[in-house]
Amino acid sequence: MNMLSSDDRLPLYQRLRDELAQQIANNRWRAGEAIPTEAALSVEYSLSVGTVRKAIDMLVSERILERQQGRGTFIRRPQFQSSLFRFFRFMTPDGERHVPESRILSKEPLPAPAEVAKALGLLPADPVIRLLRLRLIDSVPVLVEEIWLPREPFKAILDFDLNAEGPLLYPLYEDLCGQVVASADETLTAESVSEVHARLLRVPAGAPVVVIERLARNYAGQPIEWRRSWGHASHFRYSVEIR
Amino acid sequence: MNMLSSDDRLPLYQRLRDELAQQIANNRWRAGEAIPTEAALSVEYSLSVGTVRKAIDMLVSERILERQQGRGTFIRRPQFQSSLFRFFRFMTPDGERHVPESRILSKEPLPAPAEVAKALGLLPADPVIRLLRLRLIDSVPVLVEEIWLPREPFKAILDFDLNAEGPLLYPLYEDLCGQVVASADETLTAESVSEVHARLLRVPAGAPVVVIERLARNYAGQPIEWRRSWGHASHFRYSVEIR
DNA sequence: GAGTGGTCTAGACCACTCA
DNA sequence: GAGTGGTCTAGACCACTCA
Repeated sequence: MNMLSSDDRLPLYQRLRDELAQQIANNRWRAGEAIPTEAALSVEYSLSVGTVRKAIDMLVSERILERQQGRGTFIRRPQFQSSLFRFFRFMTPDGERHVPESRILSKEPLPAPAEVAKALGLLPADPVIRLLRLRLIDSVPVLVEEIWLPREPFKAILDFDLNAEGPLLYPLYEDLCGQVVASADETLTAESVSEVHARLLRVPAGAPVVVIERLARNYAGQPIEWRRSWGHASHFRYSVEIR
Repeated sequence: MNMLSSDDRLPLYQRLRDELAQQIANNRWRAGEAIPTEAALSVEYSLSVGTVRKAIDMLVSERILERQQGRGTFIRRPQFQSSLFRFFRFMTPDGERHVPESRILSKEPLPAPAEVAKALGLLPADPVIRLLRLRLIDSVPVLVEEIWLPREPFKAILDFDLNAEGPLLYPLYEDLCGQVVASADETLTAESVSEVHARLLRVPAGAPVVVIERLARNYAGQPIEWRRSWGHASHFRYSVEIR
């Protein structure tokens, strides 16, 4: 039997949700692992199963947990690749979707510019790492990415040949640096392409490009990566439903 | 006491949700009105209150209903104005948000072009109405809108001076034509401004503009308006959270 | 104070998974 | 067949609204 610590004016299901979220952030379970069964949690916290279910329902709708009937309730492994596809439609002539190839153009340790420091919650000139990266489909450039990482937790990246790996960085962050991306905020804008990006993307000067700023966070909500991506507007399509 | 009609292999809360959604689409209650209490529904359909609550929970999370503790559960009145602000930040110098003014530039009965017919679920050349509209803030144009309506349900609009009214069309659709917009799908893209729009928006030739296509539907899910809006990219900013 | 939705319990039975 | 989440019930009590 266990106690719920948080504010006792809150409903029990809310307090249990907060307690579980805290334990998830503290890595009590790893991504893909099952949390205890509803029955076990109801004994552990002396709550009815209905109340436990309601707490879990909240975490499921927040996409932190995932239920599988007959098997258990699991820590959700975020699927960031699909999010990229929400914004950019990278289609090959045969109409299939591919993860774009990745080519790291540069990798440097730098002092954080003011804007980067602010996004990552650092002080200006704190040590960071900057990656410049090109994404291609069938060797045609579709996206330029500028990626900023706090240097200390990610220093293993400096001694590693990123181009030897697959196109996805987040699995690498996890394997190489123990940093797990759990959520992200993205902001979309559009602008005219800059000279540098026009050359890299092979688009005419002044062409419209879409800009995506992404701040990625770990389970504790701390920023661990800030990236800005530019892609030609013709590759871009985003849909929402409004109620 | 009442019977649930739909597929009896579905859970009861799901069938009640479908039954209530159907009645809402059929205008059993008007926007802003209360549906029967949970206790009344549980008697009417011979279900426990818990099951009724779960059906209502679904409709609340779909933003069709709205709960107010101590008062009742109400048909939600959609707030489309706020959705426009999600995409475009129209800020006056004092930093406040305003509903942009509206100037109807033209209003014509036309046969539906193929693309419009397809979006509205009509046949090509079926009768429609086309509005061209400019949105302004402090008399500065910020958005051009092309609006297509099926002619029959909206014919009252043809004899009405739209510029005599406020900047919002949806309340007008309701008052004048009995057409209620309940939801919408929006698609965002970006492109270089066309010659016509450059003049209307007073932006340089080739400037990047964001394009929003919106298909608006009534409670039964039938398309009742298709519109396309163009705005200068510098007014555009859209944020999402990814889990 | 009557009526509403909100929280919480205890427990029955069902559907699915996996050895 | 043991163990998991999924559905459903009946009912107690609380918090809020409104005349």
